[in-house]
Amino acid sequence: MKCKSYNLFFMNFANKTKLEIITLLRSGPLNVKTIARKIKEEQSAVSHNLKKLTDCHILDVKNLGKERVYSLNRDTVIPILKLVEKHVRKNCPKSCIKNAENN
Amino acid sequence: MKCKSYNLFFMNFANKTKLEIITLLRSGPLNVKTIARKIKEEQSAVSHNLKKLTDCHILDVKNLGKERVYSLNRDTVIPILKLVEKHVRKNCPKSCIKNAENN
DNA sequence: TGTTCATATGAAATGCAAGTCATATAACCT
DNA sequence: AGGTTATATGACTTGCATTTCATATGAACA
Repeated sequence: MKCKSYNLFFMNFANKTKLEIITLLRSGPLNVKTIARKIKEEQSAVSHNLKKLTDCHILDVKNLGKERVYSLNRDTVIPILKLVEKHVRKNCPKSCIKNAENN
Repeated sequence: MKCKSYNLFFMNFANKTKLEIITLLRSGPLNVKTIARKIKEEQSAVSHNLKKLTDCHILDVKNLGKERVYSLNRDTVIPILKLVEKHVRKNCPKSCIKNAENN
């Protein structure tokens, strides 16, 4: 069962680890190990998160030998992030924007 | 401190109650009591949720006598919801769309 | 086939957001 | 001022997502 509900979809953006993964993949596809190293999280934690992200089609996967390469569903994700960035710029004081970017 | 981070923003969409409030206010502003009645939640629970929604400027408030009337920040919210609806339509099997709509 | 590397999975522990309950505040009216 | 209605707030509890840890799967290659 995939994309059970909208709140399940948004849950993938409402969490530090997942959001870091999304942000990271914004600049290109990566395998699991690299993602884990870059965001400093355990491999298994990353895998669990990646599962949920792919379940909702926020990420795509491709097998490459023994690696699995994850990539962003840019069609959906980029526009959403841009909307939120715009929202924050418009509605939130400078200090908050800074905080957001440091996550 | 408002909009501390992006995941805080998305948290407002990643929860049944908040999402119901957002959906409800899509068709116009309402006071707290009415919201609580319509979504069948306790008034205090609704108030707690409304606070977070306004903190992130997803909702606006106006005082009207002893009532407080909450309204949607349509500029941000409507486009985001439309993007997600499109995403679900495109990526998720029919059964899932149904599930999503029943939440 | 056995070994290594890469990743996934399941169950149990942890953490934290959300809900609950009681109470406070605040506006309006008599 | 006192009463009533509307909403907010704080502390406590609960529910559930997330992490952790141990282990399984699976691909490549000798």
